[in-house]
Amino acid sequence: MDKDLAVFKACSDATRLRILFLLTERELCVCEIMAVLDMPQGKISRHLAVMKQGGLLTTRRDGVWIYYALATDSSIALKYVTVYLVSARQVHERVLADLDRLRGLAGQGKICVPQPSIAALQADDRDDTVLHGQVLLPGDVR
Amino acid sequence: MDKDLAVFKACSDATRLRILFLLTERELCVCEIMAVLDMPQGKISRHLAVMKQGGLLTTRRDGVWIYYALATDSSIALKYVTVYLVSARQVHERVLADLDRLRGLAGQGKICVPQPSIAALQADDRDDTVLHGQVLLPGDVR
DNA sequence: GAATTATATCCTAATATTCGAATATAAGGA
DNA sequence: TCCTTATATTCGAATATTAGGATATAATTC
Repeated sequence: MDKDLAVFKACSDATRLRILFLLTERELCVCEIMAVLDMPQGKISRHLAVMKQGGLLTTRRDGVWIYYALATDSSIALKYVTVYLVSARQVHERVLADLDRLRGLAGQGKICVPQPSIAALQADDRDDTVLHGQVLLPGDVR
Repeated sequence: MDKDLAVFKACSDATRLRILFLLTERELCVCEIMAVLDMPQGKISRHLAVMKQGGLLTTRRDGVWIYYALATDSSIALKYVTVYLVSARQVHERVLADLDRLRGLAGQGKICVPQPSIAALQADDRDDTVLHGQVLLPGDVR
């Protein structure tokens, strides 16, 4: 139950929740999150650390950049939180605005460019049970 | 998004999470929760107030007793949290122990007796998509 | 190896949360 | 009305969380 508790704690902060919604789009590096949320680097890093510690995120280093992505199969709670995120992202004004800003950043070469292989896996925005091309259903944790 | 945030905050405390799991069984009055968790009355009341304020719980007075129940249709997050609760209750040791203690209390006349009409609506323990006889699916909030 | 960029961590002050203990309220019965 | 029981709320202390600013690390480029 402690793992699940850590997941809910991670979700119980406005900044972290906004980051989680952003990560339903694709993996992101810190500077992209900074740019979208317009918050100082230290703050973003601290929140990412909390979520990684809680098992919600995984990281991948690519040169200087560290990409954060939503974890899978980490806990029961995370599974349902993920389904929630994909479902609610189309509802909340602020989330829609954040996602718009994220898409605005891409393709301008201003910020670090995300891996094309990831972008290719992007979910169809209209299907709220799909995340990164993977179907999410409320069943058992694999 | 604030409503959803309040839901996650409410879930991010071990005591409150245990109470939420208990409430997947049926509505409960404060003294029953006290008895199962073996915690002082003030503590239980405070946590219940937090969850009610967050829109997770509804209350119903019956004489001296106040019955707390899981709310429905309150927010997107609550919907998925509820599906999580019903699904995870059969997995976590501590939750199973709590539910056993709850069932042990009933029928002994020691604590206040729950309304029979509610007991009749109890969900089948083996079907994790049913709560109080109502099917829960990840669709839109009604 | 020095400078640069991206990210992580540390320190301290501010704020929020939680708890136990005590007190308040509200309903029911003698 | 007084007493009892169930529940709510308040108060103050202890603890945890958060933020900003400064510093540290790590990879890249020159």
